[in-house]
Amino acid sequence: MPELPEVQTIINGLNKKVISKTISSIIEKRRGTIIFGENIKICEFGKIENIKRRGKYIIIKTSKDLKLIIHLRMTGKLIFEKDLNNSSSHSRAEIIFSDKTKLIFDDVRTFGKIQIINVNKTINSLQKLGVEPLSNKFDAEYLKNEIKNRKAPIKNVLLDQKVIAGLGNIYVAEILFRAKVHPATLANKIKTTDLKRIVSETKSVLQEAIKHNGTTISDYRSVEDKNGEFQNFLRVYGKETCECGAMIQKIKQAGRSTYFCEECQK
DNA sequence: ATTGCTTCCTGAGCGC
DNA sequence: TGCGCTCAGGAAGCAA
Repeated sequence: MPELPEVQTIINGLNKKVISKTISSIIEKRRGTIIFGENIKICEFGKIENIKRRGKYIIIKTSKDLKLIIHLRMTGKLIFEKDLNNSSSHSRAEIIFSDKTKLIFDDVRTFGKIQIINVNKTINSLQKLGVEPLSNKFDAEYLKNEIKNRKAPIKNVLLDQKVIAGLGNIYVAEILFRAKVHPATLANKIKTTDLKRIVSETKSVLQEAIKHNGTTISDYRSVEDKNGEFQNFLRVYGKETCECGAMIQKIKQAGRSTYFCEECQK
């Protein structure tokens, strides 16, 4: 499940591999993978000028004033391939470059999408995104204000992309463990000291994970098709026993597994 | 406005 | 070996 650190690692890889390459064509291998913006007319895709991240979205800008907005959802990957004859088992779309290399969008569960729009347009889901957790705008004051009317469990609220853009199930588990906050605590009941810890642990977990090229539990791979290493540093997600010796609890919240330690997170 | 349920989808892992 | 079941989960869409 690519979350912010995995998406950032992919973008770092793309910046090494595909910047300034000319897109000669984009091939849809499975219907519904590529969505074109309204009234868009494309003669040429142009050259890749820059690649940015917003939340879990990858935004590729080209010299023909187009934006490719890619969301990998759970199992999407972008794999750089030097040989046009090679593909992958779940290739859903392929971006072909004029130098006979390509970028394969591989996605087992087919939830990922590539949207193509004009550079001056945007899409709703991007507009609705909350703050970037690694920016200075994300601080205890922001979080306090965002959650003051939220009665949902803190776990659910941290997963809400409209509040913070880029967190997913694994990193929220790690953040709450490090911040020593019980995931079922109602968001508007959390004390300011705990909010401050949530903010600082969010930043440090994400930074450490980016440093280790993300977390590979099953599907995530970098552009070079390599695993991340942060799974070796997880302290609660997928664990059975806590460092303190207590059993890790596993419950369902918002339809997803939550791992936490009853002793360390009260 | 907010919450939580359902839906999309495929493959892995399990019990029988 | 093979069948059917459950689980994994990001986010849109919907009802309450």
